[in-house]
Amino acid sequence: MAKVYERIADDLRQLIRAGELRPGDRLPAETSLADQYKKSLPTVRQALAVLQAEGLIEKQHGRGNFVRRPRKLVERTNERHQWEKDRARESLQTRSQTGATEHDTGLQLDDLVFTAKYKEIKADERLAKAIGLPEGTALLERTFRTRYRAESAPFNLTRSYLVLEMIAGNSDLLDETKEPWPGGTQNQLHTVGIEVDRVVERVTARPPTAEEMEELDLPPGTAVLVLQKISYDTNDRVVDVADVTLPGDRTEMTFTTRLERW
Amino acid sequence: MAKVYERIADDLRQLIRAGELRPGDRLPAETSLADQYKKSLPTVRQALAVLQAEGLIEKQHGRGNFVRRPRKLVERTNERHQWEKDRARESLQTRSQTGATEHDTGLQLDDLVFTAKYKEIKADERLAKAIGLPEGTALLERTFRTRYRAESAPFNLTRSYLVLEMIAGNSDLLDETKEPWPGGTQNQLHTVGIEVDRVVERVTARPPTAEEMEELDLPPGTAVLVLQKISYDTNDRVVDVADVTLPGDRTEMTFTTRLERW
DNA sequence: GAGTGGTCTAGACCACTGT
DNA sequence: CAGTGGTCTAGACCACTCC
Repeated sequence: MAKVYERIADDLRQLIRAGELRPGDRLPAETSLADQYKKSLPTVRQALAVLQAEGLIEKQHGRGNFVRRPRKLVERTNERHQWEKDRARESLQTRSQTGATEHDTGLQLDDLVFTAKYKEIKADERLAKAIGLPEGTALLERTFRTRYRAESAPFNLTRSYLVLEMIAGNSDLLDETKEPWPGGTQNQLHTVGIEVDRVVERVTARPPTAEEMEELDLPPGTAVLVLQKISYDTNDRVVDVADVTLPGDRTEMTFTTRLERW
Repeated sequence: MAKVYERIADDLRQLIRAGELRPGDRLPAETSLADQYKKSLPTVRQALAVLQAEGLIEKQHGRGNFVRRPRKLVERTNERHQWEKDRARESLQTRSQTGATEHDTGLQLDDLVFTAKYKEIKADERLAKAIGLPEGTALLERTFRTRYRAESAPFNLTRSYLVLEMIAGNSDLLDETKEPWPGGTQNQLHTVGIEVDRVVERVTARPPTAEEMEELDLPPGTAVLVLQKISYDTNDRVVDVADVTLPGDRTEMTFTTRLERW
């Protein structure tokens, strides 16, 4: 009485969970599954689509259907913020050695490819609300992308927004060719006298949009982590708003909360 | 030359993004879309499946396809940990008033339905590693579920693991009927002399499993946030490991990181 | 070229929703 | 009952991978 495609999906799911089909293994060809279950090909394909949506299998055109392997994770911690703050007042030489992403991933600068694009915009409603300034406020939108040199797709998409008036004191901050800036955003802000006091990060998860699937090279059956990071300075002003999109199957974020002692 | 179903999906996606089809609106019937595009019904359905996987539309059997409405969010902050710690030494009366979830959501105790189930188990490899004790260590597994009284599906699934030996001093802690425990886990640990020093939370995102879709009543085209929360006491021992599954379309987590002043 | 998955068609019949 | 989406079939033809 159960739907045929669900029964087939359940069957295969169980084989995978029991370890009879292991990560990387090829599933039987769709035609042979159709024979085996005495069902039509489209029905079998529907069952496989369910498993694909769950992230259990991966379809490879012309090769077969494969049990998906877990991805190597990119770590991202909230201790990077304090680390970056400590660096912000260090010498240029120290700052040039590694950035926050290398700190998280344990990689060298050379392993990563970083691109930046700057653009001046006016705050829309959403940004105005996040920053706490009126709509239309002049902002600098900075689009960042980071990827492993060895891989073709970036592992994060970041758009950061600074208030133009706050950073007017240092024209270098408007120059995208100065990226990657040694010491990162906290050092950039430091050059115009801004000290970051706290960072608030909002996290949600959702399926990727078509564009994100394209740009992050995400297969169907994955999710993205969406992070909005707001930095406040010591006067409680919002000094940076960043929207970060991270592939869920490659990212693990760690947040440490230290509690006051009794 | 683009694939037909992608072209149809792009078309409809654009209508939705442009606001010509607004949240809650019904899309044209599948048969009428097939007529309109002069394509077969299965092709149209394939296009709609793409939009469903992106979380843009919702299929309702016998009614139609609808533009998905954004869900009401459940908030969860990391400041709840300090808040809960402060409460842990308060009077029973104070502790009974509200819990951390109510603190996050701003709701009253009566608005929420809470269920708990306890079970003694042996640590498997994953848990042993998380806790830093040998495999086979006796643990108390506590399964929690929280939902709005008005809704049928819970908005989180939590499994928490305590080391039995650590909590042996208070037999009430083995009694699931004492849940919801006023003051929560931090008070429970306090009764056996344990002070939580810090909480480390690891966050990833993935599509829901079949079981999670069932239990959290998730439609296709949503993701789950998976949170592993590890509590350390002042002696650096792991005193609680909790696995929390949260529906991505209903949850927003906020983490605040305070930085040392210059 | 053999094997595999991807796209698309045409149509039958079932199940659910609303009037 | 009419209208809608859900399941399933049978088969044609295309596109990719690998030998």
